[in-house]
Amino acid sequence: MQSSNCVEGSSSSLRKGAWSQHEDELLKDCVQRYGEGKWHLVPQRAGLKRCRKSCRLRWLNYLKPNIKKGDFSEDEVDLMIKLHNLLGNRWSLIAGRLPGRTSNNVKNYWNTYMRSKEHSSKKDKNKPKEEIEKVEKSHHEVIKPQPRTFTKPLLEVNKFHGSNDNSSKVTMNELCEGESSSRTSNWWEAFLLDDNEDNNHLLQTGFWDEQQLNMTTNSFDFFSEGQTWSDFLAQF
DNA sequence: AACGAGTGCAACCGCAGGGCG
DNA sequence: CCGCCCTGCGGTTGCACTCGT
Repeated sequence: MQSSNCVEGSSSSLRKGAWSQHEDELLKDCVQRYGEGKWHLVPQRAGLKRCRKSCRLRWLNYLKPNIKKGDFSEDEVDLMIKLHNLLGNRWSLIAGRLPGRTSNNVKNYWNTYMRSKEHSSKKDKNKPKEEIEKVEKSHHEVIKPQPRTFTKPLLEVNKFHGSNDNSSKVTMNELCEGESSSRTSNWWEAFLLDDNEDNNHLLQTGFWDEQQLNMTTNSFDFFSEGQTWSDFLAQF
């Protein structure tokens, strides 16, 4: 799939490497004027000799407002570890739960963190190898959300109980796009938090297929009675 | 002061998946 | 249904900076 790479077109004319301040300004102006998205148009609009992927990455990881730079706080690290236990290397999802942090940010930090951890565990020669492996293994039993297509009304259970209109489809990925909608932004968190009849409704309407049901009830005991999301995370 | 090793982070690459004609 | 195009993600690379010798 060559078109998605920065090799597109006459690659020789495309700039690579570190961004200059001038390029940053051009990109900022462009995004402010035309908004985010349509990245294939951005290089042309901004007058940049950069591929669209490079533009997008620069904006998302560096130029976008509200991006937090600097060290991760203890709370952030704590949450990151818990989320990583839960989600695995889903950096974008993890970053979505850490305000102001980008997936690249999180990924880089994690790699660094893991490297230092690995370093220290190697130092810990008293621990038997098997024990270390056991611990590591248990930390990598990861819940991977399955991409799934389902009906909008299913999600809007508060408004549309019992609706059978399957005309408009919405995907899991859409739901994971945090900023698009407050209703759906924290769908999984909300779902897990709400031990109420709406969730029962989702179960009854087949929102979870058998495999997922098995996952939630057997290998992944989400909440005991009265347990909150914070309580749940605190288990890790 | 010089140099090599280690570290952090920005940027790149390849791929998967969704939308649309 | 199929193929093309676009977007976004995760893994990897490369470079600049720091630190120890």
